Amino acid sequence: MAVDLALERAVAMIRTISPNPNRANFGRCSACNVRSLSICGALDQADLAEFERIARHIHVTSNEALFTAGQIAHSVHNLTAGIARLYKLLPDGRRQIIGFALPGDFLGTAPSDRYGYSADAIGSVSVCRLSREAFTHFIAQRPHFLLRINEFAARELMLAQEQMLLLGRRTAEEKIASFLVGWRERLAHIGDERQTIALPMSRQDIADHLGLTIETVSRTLTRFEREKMLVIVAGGVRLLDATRATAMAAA
Amino acid sequence: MAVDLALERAVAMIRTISPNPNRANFGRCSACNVRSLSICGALDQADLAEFERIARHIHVTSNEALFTAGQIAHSVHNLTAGIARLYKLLPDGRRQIIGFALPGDFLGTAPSDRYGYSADAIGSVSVCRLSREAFTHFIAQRPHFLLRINEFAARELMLAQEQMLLLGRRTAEEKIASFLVGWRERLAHIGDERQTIALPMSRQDIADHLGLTIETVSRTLTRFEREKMLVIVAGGVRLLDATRATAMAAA
DNA sequence: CCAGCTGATTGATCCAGATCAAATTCGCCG
DNA sequence: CGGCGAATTTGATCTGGATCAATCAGCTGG
Repeated sequence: MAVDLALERAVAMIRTISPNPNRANFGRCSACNVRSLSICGALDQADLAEFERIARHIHVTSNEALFTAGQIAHSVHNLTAGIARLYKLLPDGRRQIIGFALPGDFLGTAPSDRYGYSADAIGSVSVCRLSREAFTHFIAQRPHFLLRINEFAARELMLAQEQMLLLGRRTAEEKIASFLVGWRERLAHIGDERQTIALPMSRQDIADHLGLTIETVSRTLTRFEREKMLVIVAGGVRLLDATRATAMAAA
Repeated sequence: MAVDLALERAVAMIRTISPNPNRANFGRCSACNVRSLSICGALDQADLAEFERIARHIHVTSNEALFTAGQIAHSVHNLTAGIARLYKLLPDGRRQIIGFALPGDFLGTAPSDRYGYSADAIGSVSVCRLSREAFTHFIAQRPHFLLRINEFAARELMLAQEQMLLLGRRTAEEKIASFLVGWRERLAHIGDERQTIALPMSRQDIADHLGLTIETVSRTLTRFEREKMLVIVAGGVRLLDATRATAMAAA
C-alpha cells in the first residue's frame, strides 16, 4: 500500500478547493470557487453582495462539530471546502451516517427549528454560516433562488432514496461497490475526476454509512483487491475494473 | 382476529377522505377536503381557480400504477384520497418501499426529468395530476407557494433520513415498533386518531419498507401480540401498550 | 356450503454478516 | 530511527434474520 501521489493530489484538491482557507473571512463570494456548484450559483452580483453581508465564513478542524442533532437550528450552512459527515445516533450509540457533504453542498433543508442530524468535519472544513432568520429573509423576495434551493433539496432527496434501497435490499458486496461508484461520481461532479478514488473518511465511517461493521468493510475491500477489481492505496482506492464495479453497483 | 368495527371505520375514513371519489372530476379545489394538508393550503381563491384549471382528477384502483421509475416525468401528483406505495426495484426483483403516501402528500419533488421511483395504489386512490410544464409555470410567479413546496420537500427528506437510520441500524423488533408508532403519527396527522392503527398495506409491503422478510414481520407481530403489546385485527393492529412501543421505537 | 386461491402464520434449518479476539500496519512525535 | 496509540486487517466463532417448507385463515365464486 504505497503512497499514491495522484491520490494525494486528489485529496489536496478537495481540501483546498478554496485556495486559502485561513483567509476565508476576507474572501469574496464573487470570487468563491464553489459558487457555481452551490446554491449561490443562482445569484447575480447584487444578490451576491447582499448574501456576503449576511454570511460568516467559518473554519473547523478534524472531528469538530458544525452542529448537533436536536439543537435549535440557528444557522444554515454552505460547505465551501473539505468534507463533512452527516449522521444520526441512537441512544445506545449506534450511528447511521446519512451522507457525506462535499464542497458546494447546502445544509439547511429542515422542516423543524431543530437540526435533524449532526454534522462534523472530516479533516478541515470551511463553511459559510448564515443565521436562519437572515437567510429566510434573504430568500423571501428571490423566487429564482428558492427554485435553486428546491433543486438542491430534490437532489438530496433522490440520494436519500437511493440510500434506502441500498440499506434495505443490497448485500454487503453490492453496498461497497455502489458506494465506491457513487462516491466517484460525486467527486467527479466537483471536478475531481480520476480513476483513483479518494476516501478521506475512515472505515468506520464507511461502515456506518452502509449499515455494516468495520470488519465487513475491510474484508470486502481486501477481497476486491485479491480479485483485482481495485488496489487499496493510502487514503483511497484505485479502481482497476470499473466495469465490474458498476455492474455490481447496479445489480 | 375478529373484525374490528372501529378499524373498519378508520380504513373507510382514509379511503373516502374525499367524500365521493367517483365524482372527483366535478369537485372543486376550493371544496377539497385535503387542501389544508396539501401544498394547496398555501393558495388563495384566485390561485386555486387557476390551479384547478391545470389539474386533472384521476382515480386508480388497487395495484394500478400512478407512474413508474425511469419513465419521463410528464406529471406531478397530489394525493387526495387513499394510500400509495412508493418503491424502487433492483433488476432481480428485490424491492424497497421508500414510503407510503397519504392524502395531502405531494409527489413531484425530483431532480431529473424521469421518475426516480414507482408509485401505485393500495386500494383505490385519487390524485390531482398536473403536467410538469404547467406546474412549473404555475409556481414560477408564486414565491409563497414555492416556499410551501419546500416545506413539504424538507419534511419528506427528514422522513427519509429517519428511515435510513431505521434500515441501517435498528433490529427487526425496533423496525416494526418504529414503523407502527410512526405510521400512527402520520395517520393522526391526517385526522385519523385512535389507538387502533389501520394497516391497509400487506405484510410483504411492510417487509419491503423495513428491509425485512414477510416471515420476520409476521413472527414479530405475533410475538408482540403474545407479549400483550398489541392485538392483531383484520386490517390493522390495536395498540395495547403504546408506552412500550414508543420506548422500543426510540431505543 | 365447499373448492380453490391468496395472503398470513408457523416451523425447521441455514448462512451472511456480526461479534469476539488477535495481530499488523500506519501515522506521528521525540 | 524507534516507540506508541489508533486504525485496519485477519481469523475464529456465533447468531439474527433469511430461506425453505408446510399449514392455516379469509375470501370469492360456483
